Amino acid sequence: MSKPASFHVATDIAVFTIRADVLNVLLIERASQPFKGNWALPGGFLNENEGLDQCAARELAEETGVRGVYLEQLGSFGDPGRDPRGGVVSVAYFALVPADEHALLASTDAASARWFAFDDLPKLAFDHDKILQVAHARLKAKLDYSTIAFCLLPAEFTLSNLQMVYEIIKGETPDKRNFRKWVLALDVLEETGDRRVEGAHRPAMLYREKTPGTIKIIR
Amino acid sequence: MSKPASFHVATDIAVFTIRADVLNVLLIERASQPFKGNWALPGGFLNENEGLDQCAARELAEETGVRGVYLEQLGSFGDPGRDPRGGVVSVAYFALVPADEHALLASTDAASARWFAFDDLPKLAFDHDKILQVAHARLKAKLDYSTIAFCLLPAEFTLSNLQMVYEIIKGETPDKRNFRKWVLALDVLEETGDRRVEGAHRPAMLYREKTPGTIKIIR
DNA sequence: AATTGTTAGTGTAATATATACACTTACATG
DNA sequence: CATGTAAGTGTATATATTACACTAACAATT
Repeated sequence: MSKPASFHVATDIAVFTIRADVLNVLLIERASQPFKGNWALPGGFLNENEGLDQCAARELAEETGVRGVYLEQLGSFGDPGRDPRGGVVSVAYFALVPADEHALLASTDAASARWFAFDDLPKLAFDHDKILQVAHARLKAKLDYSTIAFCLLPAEFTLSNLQMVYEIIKGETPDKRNFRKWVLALDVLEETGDRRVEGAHRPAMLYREKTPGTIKIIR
Repeated sequence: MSKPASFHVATDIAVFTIRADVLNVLLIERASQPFKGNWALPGGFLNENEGLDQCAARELAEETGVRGVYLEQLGSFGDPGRDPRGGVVSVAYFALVPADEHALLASTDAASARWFAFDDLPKLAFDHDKILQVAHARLKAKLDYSTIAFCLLPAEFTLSNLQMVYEIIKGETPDKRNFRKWVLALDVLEETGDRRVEGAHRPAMLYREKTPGTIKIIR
């Protein structure tokens, strides 16, 4: 057994939010080679004495100003040639930003960060398009077997807001009454008591999670 | 941005099979430091110009002689301190060996490989106990939403064999008639036409997968 | 040849879950 | 006060899941 090869380990984060009723992904414009000037997932190299989750959270904050959001490991990508420099293994994450927090803070590095509609992405650096497809599939699947959708909404929201999240991500329109029955039967929401007047129509009741930030696995 | 840190990347594989109606895990005795003499998951370092899946398959074959089995990426583990040498990120895999193929081939390195009952494991090197718990949870969950159980059985098997796999891994005893109804409704099995005489009782019909090796996601 | 022990194999009724479907309510606007 | 818009609500049907007990086919024993 000869000496093991050395690698750089990166984390790359597929960051989703919902803006103007469209699924959006946060990308940054690369400032240096390789793929200089191309759009890419936010991310960066793992430091000595740093955990993977920690690295993902740090890079996300540094590059985009986004912090305190839902973050989950997606999988690792290590095909030789995925980075033209070679020797880079990427641990991919996916993150969900609430719809009321997608304003991009002007963190030092964040100048080059921008939201893109998931359906209208530019050409991406590295294998980031592949990572995004995997992330999207995971997000779609998790809507059905977890309460992850709340991570895309403000602390208080209407059931119509929630249904919209499902419609946007899954691309299908559930029956309104059945959807509401299903959600309320999960027993994770409570009425705030307030109502939101949003236009020339009946105001909607506001709900919040009974235990905010708790992801429940369903079924 | 300073120069990124360098790491060694390892793959570690949680290999499951069923032996004598008990869930077993394949471990190797470490021949060198750190954790020399301890039991550990098979695995090893990623080579230059090698993909992660490729590395896992290669290490598994080299260290245990096991090849051609179901292999799936589980997740990555990179806590600082998980390896006392530091600077090692592990990409964990899980593998399933059919019950008729668990004889350990005498590959050069495989001398130190042994099956252990999952319920009676020795103390493990690194964070391999943690990896095994994650792998076990994934296996258990996947029984319910995929046809992965067939990967633990020979090409031809009885419905009782199959039910036993579920009982062993999930630790619960489904009703025989309901289980058979459920399995057959998946429409992935066909009768071989043969029957297996196994003792002083009625012989059992043999089944095989309609499309062997195809994992179907259920639901 | 008959008896015993053992696992394979089978159906139906009850309950729970999921689906389909249409009208009334409460507001803002003109 | 008439109009337009999205919020909010219930019931009937279909589908899926669960509970449950006996007969069939063999080997081994007498």
